[in-house]
Parts: sequence; structure tokens; C-alpha cells
Amino acid sequence: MTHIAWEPRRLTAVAADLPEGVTPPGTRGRILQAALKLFAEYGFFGASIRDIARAVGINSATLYAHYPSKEHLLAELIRLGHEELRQRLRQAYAEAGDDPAAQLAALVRAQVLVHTDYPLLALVANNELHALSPDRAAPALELRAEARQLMLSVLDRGATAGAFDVADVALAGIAIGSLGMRVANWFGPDQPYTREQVADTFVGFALRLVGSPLPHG
Amino acid sequence: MTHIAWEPRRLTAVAADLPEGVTPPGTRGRILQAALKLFAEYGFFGASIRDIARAVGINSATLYAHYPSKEHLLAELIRLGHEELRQRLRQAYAEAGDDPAAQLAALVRAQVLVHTDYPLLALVANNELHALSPDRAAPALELRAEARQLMLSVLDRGATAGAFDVADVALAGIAIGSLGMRVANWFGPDQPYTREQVADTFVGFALRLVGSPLPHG
DNA sequence: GGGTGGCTACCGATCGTTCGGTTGGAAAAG
DNA sequence: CTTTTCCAACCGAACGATCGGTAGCCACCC
Repeated sequence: MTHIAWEPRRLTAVAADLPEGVTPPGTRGRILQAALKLFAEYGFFGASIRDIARAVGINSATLYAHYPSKEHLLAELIRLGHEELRQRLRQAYAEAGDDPAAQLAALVRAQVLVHTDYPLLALVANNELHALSPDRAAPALELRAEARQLMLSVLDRGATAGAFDVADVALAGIAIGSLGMRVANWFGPDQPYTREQVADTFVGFALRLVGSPLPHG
Repeated sequence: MTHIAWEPRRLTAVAADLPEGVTPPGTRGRILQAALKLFAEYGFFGASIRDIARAVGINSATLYAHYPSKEHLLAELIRLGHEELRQRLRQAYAEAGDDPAAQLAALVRAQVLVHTDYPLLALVANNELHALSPDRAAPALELRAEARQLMLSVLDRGATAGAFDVADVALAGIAIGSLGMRVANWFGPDQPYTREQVADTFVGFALRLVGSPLPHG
């Protein structure tokens, strides 16, 4: 702390910080929201529990009546972020049908929308995982591996079926993942795009990237 | 500190940590290298100056005989990272000729290679800028804006000339930038690709992304 | 009137940084 | 050639501040 806020920080203010329904009621929820904002802005080690408590408007000791430790707070946020991504990817994939191009489009769209809807959560989940002890980070890593596997299987199937033209499936998966992941770093109310515009555009980028002949002019 | 090293951290060990010729001689240089490694692994606030001093093999007080403060250390690393990127982008652009596709290819190639050659430096320059005071961060932000402007001008010219098929030049620039930027997060000796393979592949991705008809099958 | 949610006060540890002093080897003086 | 001077590098110890976390008490509300 002792930080003066200045513009080009990691984030821009955003309306909904946490997914619907998962925010705990009352003070617990406000603590989680404040921790999310401060972790996203200053990093786990850069934000103290006193900073978080001050943002909530309570004493730092009171924080421990709701969460057992600072690390638990981070672990909970990271868990929420990964759960939300997993759920959205699964649903998108399940509703996409059999066409690899449609499946890829659904996955990219879902990933982009998670990052536009909860950029702070995505930022923390992506960048602050290193502050967690190995056993506490393991679940997030599993979810991450699952998401990557889903993407790779779609790419693989599309390539085998001739729908995609990719020389290296793994690199294509990394590239497409990179596209969506960094959305959290720049998307915000200070730029002119809607979440749907970004999603549509990036789906188009991903399809072009894999050489899908379908949707371009 | 008090951290047990575990695998999926931000980085993997890498041979050359700092660009040639810019590493100060003697202890100054070793301090800079250690700070780079620790800042990349634990973040600016997650690495103490005692950690850095211990990694160098000197007392923490000795560190202040070489650098006036911890923040100066970070500022120097970020400056070096941005300078290296600027220099490489400029040179790539200068040698690329007049064809927009060749210019884009050169820029992407240069950006990817910076991130494969100095992933730690890129990581710190990209992710730890928020720990710098505004006036100390300003030069890096200027360099960043210059790089983005270079990319946008190439895309704009290509789109106008009909070489590219992009509906939104700004989003395409962001997407291409995202591709290269995240290379620093996964490239390392534990994966099978060479720097040239990654660069070539990602150049191909970028050209496909802008709908450049030239180089694909 | 029991219990929940908040507080003040404090713990030992660690933070970034400073201070005074000790080296060891090169330069200057004899 | 020896001795003295000097300077940069380095260290142990300590500074005040802040860190994450704990103990115990108070005030309110069912």
C-alpha cells in the first residue's frame, strides 16, 4: 500500500466483480470483493489484510472472523474463477453440436466472455496462482489442464477431419488460449467494445487461425 | 522467501536472463540478474531485498552500495526490457521493406523472439509495472504506446491497400500483441519448440488472423 | 442471555533502509 | 622496496514501520 492510484494499472473498474450466486452474503461477501479488487490491482503480496479491511470498512482483526487466513482468501477467489471458467466451457461445449468449427467457436466465445464479465477474477486466477502453496494450487491446475485438454481435443478432431488446417495443434491451442486470456488485461468500460463484439471478433480470429474455411469474406 | 519451489510457477529456468552488453559488470550485474529471477518468480512485493541479496551471496546492506532502492532495481529491469523490445521492433520494421504483410511478419517475429530470448525480463516488464510509481513507469508506457502505434500503422496500411482483411484494426492489433506477449509465460527449455519454430508458427497465425492471402495452403 | 460480529491491543517476524565499521588491494609517498 | 593512504566493497547490527495473525472484551440482537 502507500500507493497512489494511477491510470495504467492492471485493471479498470468493472461492474460485476464476482459471478452471480457465488458471492457470500453480508460482510463475508464484501471482504471477498475487496480482496479481489486489491489482489488484482496490487497483487497478493502487494495488498495487506489491513488494506482489505480498510476497503471493507472493518478492522483487520474482524477479517479473521470470516476467513481463516489471507491465503484462504486468495484460494477462494482462484477457486471461484476457475470454477466459473470450467462451468462455462463445459456448457458451451455441450451445446455446440458435433462440428469442430462450431465447437471451437463456442469454446473461444465462452472463454472471452468469462474474461470480459469477470476480468478482475480472471486476472487474479491467472497471475496470482504462484502465491498459493502447491496443494492449494493443485485444484486450479487440474481445472486448467482440463480446459486445455478440451481445446486440444477439439483442435485435434477438426484437424483430423480436415476442417482445420493446423500444422501444430499444441501451438494453435496455446495461441488461441493466449488470445482469450489477455482479454482480462485490457477489457473495461474505458474502451468502445461490447462483450459480444469482442467475443464475435475473437471467434473469427480463432477460426482464421486454424484455417477454418467457413466464416470469412 | 519461506516459499518452497513448486512446478507450475510463472517461469522456467532459462539460459540468458538479460540482453547482451547491458548487464553491468561484477556485483551490480549479479544483483540485477538475481532481482530479475526473483521478481519474475514471486513478483515485486513477493521478493524481499534479503532474498535478492541471499541469491547473490552478499549482505542486504551491500545491495544499497549498488542500487539506491528496491524500486530502482525494478525500474532498471523494466527499462531494459522495454528498450530491448523497442530496438528489436524498430530494426525489424526498418529491414522489412514496403509490403505490409512482410512488415507484419517482421514485427510479430521480432516480438516473439524477444519473449523467447528473455522471458523473465518480459514477464517482469509486463506484469510488475504496477509496482512502479507513475513517473517512473511513464517511460515504459511511452515505449509501449510506440510499439502499439507501429503495429497499428502497419495493419492500417495493409487494410487500406487491400492486403489485409480486417474489420477492426484495433482489435486485430490487440489480438496479435496478445499472441506474442504470452509467449514469455510458457516458453522454456521444458517444451519441444525452438525459438525459430515458435516465431515462424506465430507469424503464420498473425498473417492468417488478418486474412492475408499469401502464405498458407 | 447466549452468541454473533465487531473492536482495541498486542504478538513475533519481517519489511526496506541506514549506520558505523572492517576489510583488501591499488595508488601515492617515503 | 616499503610504507602509508585511500577507496570501494562489504558486513553486522539496528532503525521504525508494517506484516499476518491472536486474545480478550464489548455491544447488540434474537
